[in-house]
Amino acid sequence: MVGREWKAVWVVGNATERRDIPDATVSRLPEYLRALTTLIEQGVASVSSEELASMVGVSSAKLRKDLSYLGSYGVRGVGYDVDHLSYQISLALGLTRTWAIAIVGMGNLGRALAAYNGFASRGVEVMALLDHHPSVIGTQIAGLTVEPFADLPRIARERGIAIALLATPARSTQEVADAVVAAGITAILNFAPISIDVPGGVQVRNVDLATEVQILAFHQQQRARGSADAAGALAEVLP
Amino acid sequence: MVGREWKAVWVVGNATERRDIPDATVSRLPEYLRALTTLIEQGVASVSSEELASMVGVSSAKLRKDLSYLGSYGVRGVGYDVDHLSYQISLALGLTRTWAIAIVGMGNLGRALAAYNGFASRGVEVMALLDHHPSVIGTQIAGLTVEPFADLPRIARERGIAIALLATPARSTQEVADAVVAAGITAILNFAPISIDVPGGVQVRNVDLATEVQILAFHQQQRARGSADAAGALAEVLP
DNA sequence: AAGTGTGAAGTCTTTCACAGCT
DNA sequence: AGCTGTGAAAGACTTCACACTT
Repeated sequence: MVGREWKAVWVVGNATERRDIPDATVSRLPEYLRALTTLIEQGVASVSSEELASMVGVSSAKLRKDLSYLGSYGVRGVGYDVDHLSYQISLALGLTRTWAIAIVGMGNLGRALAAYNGFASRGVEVMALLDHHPSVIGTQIAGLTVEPFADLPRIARERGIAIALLATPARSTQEVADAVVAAGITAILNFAPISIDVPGGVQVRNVDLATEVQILAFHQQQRARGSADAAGALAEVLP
Repeated sequence: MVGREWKAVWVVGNATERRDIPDATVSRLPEYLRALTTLIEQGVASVSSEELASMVGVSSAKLRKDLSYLGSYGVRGVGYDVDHLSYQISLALGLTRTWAIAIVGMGNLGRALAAYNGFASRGVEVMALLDHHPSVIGTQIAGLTVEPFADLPRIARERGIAIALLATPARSTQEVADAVVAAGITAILNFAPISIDVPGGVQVRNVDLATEVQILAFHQQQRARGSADAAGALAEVLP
């Protein structure tokens, strides 16, 4: 009786813990994981918050705070066990399973994404390449055959596609997104330079190359302006 | 005399104003600009904060607050003049001039970046494609000839390269970054899945494809966990 | 009547600094 | 002696709500 109640409490506590990870922390966890993977390859067994933080370029206080949302996986006076921490972060991110993704749009960017080999080692598997255009359908890219976009509903169901990457031209992207959602996919990574409308419950993240360059340009210009004035804030480094 | 003093005050006020734009706002300005460009193409002359905000997928209060950091460019009771607002945002971002960029690393991603035609219309011009590998040097990509990476110092000087995009393999990226910095370039957009060390005064932004997918995966997993529990937070949409 | 611009309140994120554990 | 884990303080960002202008 006591044991049972205790277990229930633990389960609830655990679930609550996970739900509470702040967004800012979630967005940094993949970077910590990447650094830990490097350490594993180098055969390093233990790491301090200071060391790991400097690998990633954040402060050690921020790193410790971030990790504290996952649980207490460090050892005071010692540091973190690299393997164990890596496992715990994978667990928190949901990367102990593999996520099947589809890439839509086989232009230059779509091909580059298809050929990107940073996915496989990080819990993501490209399970389908799709395009609308007859001249691309049937061709091989990075070991996969390009299939007709119209087949997405069947493909998504059969292969359990959870996430779609859109590398389509801006003008057709909304239409493609609608079809992706209709096929039951609820997470989209959009590379097209346009914002898309999706129903509630569908997650969208945007990656816009020109936007990133423009943000850099802004800060470059600030600096130029600053030094033209008088005292330049030359030690400005972005996160 | 009075006129002169007044002008000086205006200049100082203006410069101060610009320096104070919050980072979060800066990162959204390119999106507003993109939406405004769409409106210009459609021949729309005026837009309300509500309309523009919904195009971009932010709240109208946030949009108005963001724009207020640039100045007062709207008309109460009416909205914003599309052309004028577009110009003011371009001005704030420093896009009234063209920024010369170089792309380093002509693998799949580098080629895709070189062929990306979202740059030209948005104040960014690709002025050099660089690679280390003899088999790529001299080939034409998207109308440009690939040049030896070793020539970067001269090229950067001659063509006024302000920003470098790194699409190099992870293992050589730090070395490439060092050379880029040595060539006098102070802004880097890094696509390699590794964090780089740069001296103070050099700006780095990272775009990591796998990271983005992993963040989506986290939220997908949260949802699955939530609905397995009891009440699912199904209306979860990311910014 | 409509819609901007903005103080003030509320929320989220980062940093500080030190108690607590090994 | 050293390094984590974390309350509490500081800071950044978002949302609210309404005075103000056209």
